[in-house]
Amino acid sequence: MGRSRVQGKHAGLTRDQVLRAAVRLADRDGVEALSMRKLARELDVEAMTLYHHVRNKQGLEDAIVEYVLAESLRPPPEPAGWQEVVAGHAADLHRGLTQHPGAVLLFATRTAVTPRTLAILEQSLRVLRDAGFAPRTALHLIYAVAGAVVGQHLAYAGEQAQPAVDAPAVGDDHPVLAAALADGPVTMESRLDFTLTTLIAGFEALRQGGGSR
Amino acid sequence: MGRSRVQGKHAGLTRDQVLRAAVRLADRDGVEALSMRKLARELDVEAMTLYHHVRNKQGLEDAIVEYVLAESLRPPPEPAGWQEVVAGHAADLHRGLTQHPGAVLLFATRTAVTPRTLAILEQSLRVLRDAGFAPRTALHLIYAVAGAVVGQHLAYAGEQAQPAVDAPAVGDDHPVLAAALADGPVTMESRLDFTLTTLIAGFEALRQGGGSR
DNA sequence: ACCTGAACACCGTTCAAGT
DNA sequence: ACCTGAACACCGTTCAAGT
Repeated sequence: MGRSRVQGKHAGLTRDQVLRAAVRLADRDGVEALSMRKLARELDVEAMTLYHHVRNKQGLEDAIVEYVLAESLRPPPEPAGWQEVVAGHAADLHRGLTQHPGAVLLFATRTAVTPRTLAILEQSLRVLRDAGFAPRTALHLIYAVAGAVVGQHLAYAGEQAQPAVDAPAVGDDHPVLAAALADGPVTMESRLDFTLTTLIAGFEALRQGGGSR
Repeated sequence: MGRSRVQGKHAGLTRDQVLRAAVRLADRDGVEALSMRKLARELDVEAMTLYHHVRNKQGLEDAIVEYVLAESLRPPPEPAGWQEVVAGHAADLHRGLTQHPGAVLLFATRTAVTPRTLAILEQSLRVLRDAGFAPRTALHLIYAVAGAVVGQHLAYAGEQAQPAVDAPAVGDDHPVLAAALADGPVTMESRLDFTLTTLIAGFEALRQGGGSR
């Protein structure tokens, strides 16, 4: 706290400082609590100062997504099997969203298309094509995996605020549901794991059915 | 729009009218434009009046989700194969979100656990269990499908506001990506279709691998 | 170049008051 | 019982002004 500064002098504020503070604030208090004014207060600066580093709030949110994505995404290892690439992508994204829960909702509502993400996407697509998938199928596959990871994080975030479906809430009228929950509530980790395993098994079946090599 | 009414008399406003107007407003102008004050104006009523029908804005949003879900979800046909149940659920949800784009973001952030949704969930789980899936696997499956549908709608909504990844944006540095997009941009429909097909293929593989019958 | 302060048009929600 | 109006504590953003 408390970057000391003479009134009316340069704060020496950089865009990177703004973004880091924004991510920290969103992670700590939730995205819905992220406001230009609160962020400014955090940085010991007037709200309007932020507009010098960011076009507007939209732009701030876009930048947060790029920031977290850049921090999370790693190029696929070379050489890699396609399952590794897919699972690796999912793991990267999962780790990023786990470390930055404040970014989850932002990830869900915008796509960060930057040179870096395009380059990583291209590399991943190449591996998948070499494994026998048609380029378009490979792209679909990446979308499906990304969607699954973000989707499960969103659902998880929703359940934090709201009671989830668990055994006590279910009662005796729903025996199969009760049986499903007998071993405890279904966690995000297990749901994500299940979805990814299932997707990869499905991909495999489709590839054998008829990829374009 | 003028529901005419004498000042200070009963407006005769019902909760159902409030919800219908809220859904209409969110679908027309987007969720981010949905405010208590604007909704009140739409209903020719003072903002505070709404608090008589709804606890607060959170409560309004919860009610919207329940409303749209109730309108969309149908019980699975009996008798039905498990693929039908899964695809049917996805189709119901997809139709509901297509008709009510204003509800997409709300669906992503909360889970509407009502007697009706629990009952439909139980019916679906029963079909899946009878098809050879363990109850917990069946629940995972439903979650995965719901997540996929909501996820693709979210991504689609994001792309409406923001340029998607398409061929012109990609250029020559990304040949595989360019090839993937050569037949036009990847639509939400095709992504959703791909994800569901893949999930079902994966489920099938898992069932044969070792369900608990 | 970088930062500020007042101002504008909004929010959700409380509370006491009206009919 | 149902609805209102003023008030409070917030928003994002523009604009002219300060150093």
